[in-house]
Parts: sequence; structure tokens; C-alpha cells
Amino acid sequence: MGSTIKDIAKQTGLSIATVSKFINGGNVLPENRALLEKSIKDLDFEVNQVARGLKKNRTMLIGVIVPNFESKFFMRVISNIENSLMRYGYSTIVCDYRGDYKLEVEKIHFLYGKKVDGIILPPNEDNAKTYKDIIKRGISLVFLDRPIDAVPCDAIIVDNRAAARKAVESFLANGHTKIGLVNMNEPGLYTAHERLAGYLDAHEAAGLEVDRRRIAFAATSVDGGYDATLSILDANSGVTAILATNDDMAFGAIKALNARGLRIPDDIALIGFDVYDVATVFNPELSVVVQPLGEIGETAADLIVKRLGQERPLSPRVVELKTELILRGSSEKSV
Amino acid sequence: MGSTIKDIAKQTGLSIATVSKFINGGNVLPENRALLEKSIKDLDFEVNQVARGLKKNRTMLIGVIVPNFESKFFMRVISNIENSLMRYGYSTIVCDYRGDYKLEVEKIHFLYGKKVDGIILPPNEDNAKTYKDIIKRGISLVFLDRPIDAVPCDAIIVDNRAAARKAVESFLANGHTKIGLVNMNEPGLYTAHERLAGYLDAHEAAGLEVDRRRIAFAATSVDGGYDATLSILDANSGVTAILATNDDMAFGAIKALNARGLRIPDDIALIGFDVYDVATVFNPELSVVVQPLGEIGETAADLIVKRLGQERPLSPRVVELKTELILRGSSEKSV
DNA sequence: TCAGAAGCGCGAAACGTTTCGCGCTCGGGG
DNA sequence: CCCCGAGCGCGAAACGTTTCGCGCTTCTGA
Repeated sequence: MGSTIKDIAKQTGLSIATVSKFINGGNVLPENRALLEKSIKDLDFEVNQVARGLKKNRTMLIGVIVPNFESKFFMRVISNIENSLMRYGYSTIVCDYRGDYKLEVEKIHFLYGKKVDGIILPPNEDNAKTYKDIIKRGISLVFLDRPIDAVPCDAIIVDNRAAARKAVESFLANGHTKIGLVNMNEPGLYTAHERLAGYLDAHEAAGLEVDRRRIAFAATSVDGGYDATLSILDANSGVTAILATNDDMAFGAIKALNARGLRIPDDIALIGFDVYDVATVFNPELSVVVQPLGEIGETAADLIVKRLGQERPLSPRVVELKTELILRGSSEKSV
Repeated sequence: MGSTIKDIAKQTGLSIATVSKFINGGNVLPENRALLEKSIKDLDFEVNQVARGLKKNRTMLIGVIVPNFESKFFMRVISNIENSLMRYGYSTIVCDYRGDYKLEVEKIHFLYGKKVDGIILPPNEDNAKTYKDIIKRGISLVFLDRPIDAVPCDAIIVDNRAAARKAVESFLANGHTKIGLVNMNEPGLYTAHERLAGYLDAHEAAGLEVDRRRIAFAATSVDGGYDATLSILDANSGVTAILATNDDMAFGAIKALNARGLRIPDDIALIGFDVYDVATVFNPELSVVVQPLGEIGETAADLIVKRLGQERPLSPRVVELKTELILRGSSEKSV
């Protein structure tokens, strides 16, 4: 029950050093190998990773920090990160900071204490100094979902701008010209900014004027999407299509349209973001922009593991993955 | 950058032992206290939890193991467990075993190596021996979502049987007598068994004969729910209402009903399980049985922390939480 | 004034591992 | 036959903490 390297040494008559060598793949005489294998099985010995971590200064632990545990997007990405890191022998400690950036700093210090080998997080400009500190301490850092200007660092992002642009262009292709945007209202949020830019890009490319009444910002939630959608409808700008840049906001948009008795897509066409499991359950099925959650997690894991292995600090790698626009019934009726 | 207790000792001129004492809340002379506080801030010292863990034989780490990372129910419960444990100063290491019970044993051994103080998992009968081993090693164990007969152990569950019964009774109250059940098909799955029992209870209490054609088992997934629902419809037993015992299966049921052109609730009334965010986005809104995810997480955390504190092994505590039946449009039209 | 108690600080060992470098053995080649 | 090198095993120190018990100081009270 909880035997140590010492017990193995005692039982085999070998020294602690030799046992350790064997455990770590070193060569030992065949007869000793047999002895050791038997003894390890007998006492069901397992390396004490805590002791090893202390000695080697590597814990095989990666910290992941997210704003909160409510975000489906981040939770799924975390699942995939955990899954991928596990294959490399790493485990994950997950923290949230309930949207409080001061608390994020605390969590980072908490992870310092845990001696994690690396940290993965979606950065915000406010804590740029802390991120630099992480790197200075020799802890590998990977940014999730967005880069920040102030800190050059590995990052895994998606082509938000192109994604929004393509979604709007699909509306245009179906003859829509009065297109609404239900966007996330978080100051400085990279993804919101990029998706807006994509929306504007598409308009500019089509030579279409942008009507600000058709753009609404609101809290990233079902209620936020609901309110934003109503405000667009109430602006009476003749909107015939809406792009919602977040799954919850897309749900809010559906609720708002239902509440107003507007049919999808006949009265208003709709495309959402990040709606995964249930997009096809709606009637008509919901068109969506999907981010490659699996790849995002894998890439985050790859980036951090690669950096961990490296001795020399390599220059920051920013990986941008492609989103996919999946068109279904909710946006497929032409005007 | 990564200073230790030794650095503090050197800078303050005090001994290592005194620094340690201070860190752990021991009394020191006021002048020394000031010195220590200053020095700790100066060098921004943080206790090395790895070293502490080695010495104290407590890592403040709890392992959580789930069958896979796809289950929304478990992922949400994990979020809440993490959140609650964090308040007690514990962190969480999450593993999955992709439905492979042999792999679950490996993950448990992996957690042995990490020297976790406790483990939380949904048990299965196959690995009863391993669970006993966990307890024998002095690692606290809490069962999630279900107990098993072979191992007496703390557990957090919900009133699955009553939940299903109440859902069926709400159908009965609306005049339905031909009620379908779309159930999860996993051998030995406690929750599936209990929910079936509740379904049967309600029938028996109402003096209603059970028609086996109205009960279908299938994979716990959207497709499974879809297939199961179609099979019930195709049995031509005159079903007018359906209870789906899982969120994905409820989605599958909706898809199946849409596919057949059946209206909810006019043609078929529907109640789902565990549909949280989007239940009110459907039109009509979906009636559901909800499990108290927050409380489940908190209670799991409480149970394990309580057991961790205890010196003496107390007798197993099984906490059963109440589910809530929320009736909405999808089940509210009488026949 | 002095004995004793209370409070504080310190040295040293210990937790379980890795790692360094030395010394031994054994075999092969000159 | 002897020397040298390769290969293996071992002792000891180290990672950063906690903890034990002893010894010193200081204060209280008779």
C-alpha cells in the first residue's frame, strides 16, 4: 500500500539509485531487471510524482484559466485540451476567475505555487504585465482564442473576421441587403471586434452602405441576444437577416423572433455562431459558423508541449484555424 | 523569481524553521513578523506546494474521473465541483476513460501517482475491487450520480425514480394514457433503471397497464433518441406523449417528431431530462426534469472535504437531491 | 529576588525522488 | 598475460518544505 523506491531497493537488495535508474529506463543487468519487475509488481509500486516533481522541477501539470465556467465554448475547448494533454502525459488544473481580472492574477499565483509547467488562458490587456511575468519565470504560456498586442506569445485563434464575412456574404448571395448583426458587448474583446470587422468587410466589398441601426451589442447571453435582436427589429430598418456572433446570443435571437411571431427564414433569415449539438434540432435547422473545438484544444496542447520541450525560447507562434460555415434551413430561403 | 523559504531566511537573518512557522500561521515576534512580511513581498515568495505536498503527504488535489468528455451533464457537474473545491483550497485533476473500464483503472493508478487526496467518480460495478482499493489506501472516495451495491461509499445522487414518476404523472394529469419512454441503453446503468422504475410506478399507481411497445432503449445520444422515438411511433401503439430520460435523447425525440411532421404538444406531448440552456428556445418551450447541477457539485465537494478532514472513517453518507419538474408548452396541451 | 512558566527561535531529520561521479567487474585485444 | 574501456551499481547530496524537541529569553508572581 503506497510503497516507495526504498521498499523496492530493500526487497531486491539493490540500491535506491539503481531502482531509480531502472524506473527511468536505464540499463540494468537482466537478472536485476527481472528482480525489479517482480518487486515492483509485488508491492505495486508507483512513482511518487510529487517527489519526482520536486526533484526534477517539472510537475507535468498545466494550468488552464478561463473567465468563468459558464462559457460552453471554453468548457468544450478545455475538454479537448485535457484530452490532448493527457496523451503527452500532462494533467490539467482548471481555474476560473468569475470575470474579475484581479482574481485572475491571484489564480496565476496559485498556479505558481502548484509549480505548473505551463499555463493556457484567454488573455486580456489588463493583465499584460502578469503574462510577461509568467514567461519571465520560465513557465510556458499559450494564449487561447485571442492574442494581445502587449505580449508576444504563442496563441491559438480562428479566422473570426473571415468567418463573419463569409456568413454575411451567404446572406448577400441569397439576395439579402438589410442584414443585422447581434454582437457581444465586451470592451476590447478581440473576437467581437474581428467579427464586426468581417461584417463590415462584406458590406464594403458589396458596395453596400452599413446602417448602424442594424448593429446591436449586448451581453453575451441568451437574454442579451434577445434584447439585441428586439432592438434591431424595433429600429424599423427593414432587416431581413441576422447574424449572431455567439451561441447563446443566437438562442436569444430565436426567442425574440418567436416572440414577435416572425418566421425563420421566411421573415428573417438567421445564422448563429458556435451552436453545436442542437443546431439541427431546431425547425428549420440552424445555419451556423462553427469553430473547430477539437483542433483548438489539440493545437493549444501541441503548442505548449512543444514549448515545454524546447530549451531555447523560440519566437511566438500564432496558429489561426479555419472556421466552417454550415448552411441549413434557417438561412436558406431567398428573399 | 521563484524564491524559497531559504532565501527568506537568509534575507531576514532568521532560520528556515521560523520562516516556515510564520508561513503556517505560527507566532513570531512583532519585529520578525514585519521583517518576514517585507521579505516575502520583496522576493515575492510563494510556498512551493510540491515540496509541501511531499512533506505533509497532502497535495490538496482531488481527482475527478468521468466516462468521457462528451457528456454535458458530467462536464457541468465537474465545473461545479471545481468551483466548490476551489473555495476549500483544493484543485481538481480531471480524467476520462472513453468508456473503457480497464482504462478507468489505469487512470486511477495515474491519480495514485499524483498523490491526490481524494477521488470523485461515477462508479460502475466492474471496477468495484478498484474502488475498494482506493479506500484502503486512505484516499477519500465519493461516488457521483449513482451508488453501487458492492462498495459502501459516500455518494451524491438525485431522486431519479420520483423524477420520472412525477413527469409521467403530469402527463396523466393532462389526460394522456398512452405514454412513451425513451430511455438510455447502458447495461447496469443505475439512472436508466431508476427512471424506468419511476415510469412504471406512475402507471401502476394509476392502474394503467404498461405497453412494452411504448418503451424504447437506445444509445445515449441525439441519434439514439431519434431512433428510439421513431421505433415507438412505428409500433403504432397510439402514443400521445413521450418522456425522454436524457437531454440528447430529448433532442433526438424532437428531431424525430419534426421528421414525421408531428406537432408538439398537439400530436405528441414531450418532456425531456437535463435540458438547461435551450429548453426555452424551442417553440413551444420544452418541459424538462432538471437536476440541480450546482448543488450536486457543491455536495460532492462537501462530502469529500468533510471526509478528508476526518481522522476516523465515518460511515458512508448518501445524499439524495431533489430534481425539479418544469412544465412548459411542450407538454401542456391536454388531449 | 528568584523560581518557574510561557513564548519564541533554531538545528536537524525527514518526505521520495533524481543525479553525479566514482569504483568495481568483466571481457576483449594487443 | 595484462591493460583498458565499457557497463553497471552505489553512496551521497540535493530539491523545498514541515516538524520535533531543546534551549534561550523574558515576564509573572510570591
